[in-house]
Amino acid sequence: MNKDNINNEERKSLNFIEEIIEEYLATHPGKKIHTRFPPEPNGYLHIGHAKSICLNFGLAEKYQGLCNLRFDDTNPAKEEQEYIDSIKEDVRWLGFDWEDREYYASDYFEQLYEWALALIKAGKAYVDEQTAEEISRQRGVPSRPGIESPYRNRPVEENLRLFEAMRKGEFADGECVLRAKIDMSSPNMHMRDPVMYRIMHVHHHRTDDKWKIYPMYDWAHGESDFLEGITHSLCTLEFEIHRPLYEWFISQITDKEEVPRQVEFARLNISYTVMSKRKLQQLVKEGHVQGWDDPRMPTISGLRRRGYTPASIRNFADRVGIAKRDNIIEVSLLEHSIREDLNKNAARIFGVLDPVKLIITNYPEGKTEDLEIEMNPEKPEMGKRIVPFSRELYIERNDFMEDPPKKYFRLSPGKEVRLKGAYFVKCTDVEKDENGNIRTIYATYDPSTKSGSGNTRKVKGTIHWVSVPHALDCEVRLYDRLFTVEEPDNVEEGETFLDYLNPDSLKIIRAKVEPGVKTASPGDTFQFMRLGYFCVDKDSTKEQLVFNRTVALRDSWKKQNSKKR
RNA sequence: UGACCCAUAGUGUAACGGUAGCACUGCAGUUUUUGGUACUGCCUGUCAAGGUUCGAAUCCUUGUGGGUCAACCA
Repeated sequence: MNKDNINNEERKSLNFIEEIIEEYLATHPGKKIHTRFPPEPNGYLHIGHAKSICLNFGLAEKYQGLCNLRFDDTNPAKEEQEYIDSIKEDVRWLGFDWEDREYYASDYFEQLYEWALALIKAGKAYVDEQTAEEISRQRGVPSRPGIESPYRNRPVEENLRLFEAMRKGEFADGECVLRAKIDMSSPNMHMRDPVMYRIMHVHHHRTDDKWKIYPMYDWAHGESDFLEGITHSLCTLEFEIHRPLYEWFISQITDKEEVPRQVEFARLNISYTVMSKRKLQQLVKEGHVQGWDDPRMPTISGLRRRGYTPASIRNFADRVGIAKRDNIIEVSLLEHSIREDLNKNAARIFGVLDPVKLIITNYPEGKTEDLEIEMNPEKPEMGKRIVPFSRELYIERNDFMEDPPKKYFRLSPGKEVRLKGAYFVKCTDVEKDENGNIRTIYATYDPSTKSGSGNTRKVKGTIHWVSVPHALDCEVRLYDRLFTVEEPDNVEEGETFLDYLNPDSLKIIRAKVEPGVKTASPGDTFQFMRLGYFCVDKDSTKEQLVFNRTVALRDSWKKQNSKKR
């Protein structure tokens, strides 16, 4: 009871859209809110869409309303079934369900046509036979009024006849358009007789070749919302200036008081990446990345392949907030969200990315011990795993220094460290190759320090390891940010975002992992202890596992050192 | 140089005329069989100038800065 009250207090902090909704609910007793997520199926969804998906579906969930999935498929020249499939997969993967409410703007083409006819009959729309360039020129500029089309006042009958001919395919692409008759001197460019229909002799993925004319987004979108009974039509800031046009269209087709209310919020931007569909498409088409699901892409499929979880993305979407101010979120917030989830849930394993051999001279040759090591200290109920230990181990090359600085807690000549889950070892000798590179480290172990044996001796450092005869070879793909600058969208004159691609965004290495992971399958996530979070990539084969690094662990040692330099 | 929108720590986001808070980042420390996690502490903020008011981040005016709009794209 008391706790609930506290929660209610805390929940008081609403974003501005929630405030609008709560006010709506308060003034419309018995009503439920109804939102929608309306992607155009012309590309893959990215994390910016995830923000919108979480907003729309999340609001519906929170206020016991409904959220539709609607494809804005009004431009068959750009849209494909492949994109529809990927969008559905991504929304589902994020954890949202549109049940049977999967709609398409193309479902409404007939109704839209009827309404267009009514507009023509009311003298509110006309067929314009000018070229796109002429129309564009007449539209004027924002600070100067446009001029009216010579076809603007042709008789209703003629408009009706021509529009019908358009539908029948009696015109070639671009020969004429249907325009709304509004106000060529409006300071809002969208009100200067906007185009409602254009002619396109193009096959549509759902309506086949039935239509030769296709409605413009501005004409189809608000009407689709209206038809679906959407109460709150949430969109990004750039559509704010379209709102008067949507309202005008709606006022032409209905007297109903209850119409969708459009509310605009700022789109998501993230530092060191790009978010526009056009640029993402360019990255894919020009081969700068290996596909829409390349783990460096901010697409949902890319993040999924990178090892991000639905929960981490939902938490991230929560944390970035909803407001009207342009923003650039630091990638570190995204990284925090996935580390938070995986720290709690990912199994720990040993993986050595840059192996160097450690030989324990006083450990019997040929002996193997199966050590039990916890899966996840944050989650003891995950139990333990068996890790084989033997005389020869791989350890991380940078876990040894011949001549260490004072605060170095790892292995160095004469120093002792704990091998995680095993024994203390003390370095006794080093063997180098002809170039002075360390080839083998020699050490002795202290049998009385076996993990869990109750030994009270302390040592400052603990390192991970993999037994040489048991080690599994694997490929590891180390990903870094795709761009070298915070705002690739905002570059100097004459440059493009491509000039700032990070040449080191992907490094492929070979590594050694503990044998227990042999049976892991694509999508499984692990913490390589002390290194970072990794997931099994779909490129893995029976012969070889491939791991993607999702994100490295925070590393205050590395940070401290890079600062000194 | 038109219309519309926006302005709070480094980055985001709260405070609804009454003590500027939270998260991330950064820094310092405690704990630690992960230099991780957890925990503690610290740094840094109301774009400017006027006005209204006992009292302004909040309301008004002006300015400044940023964004959006001139596809037969969405």
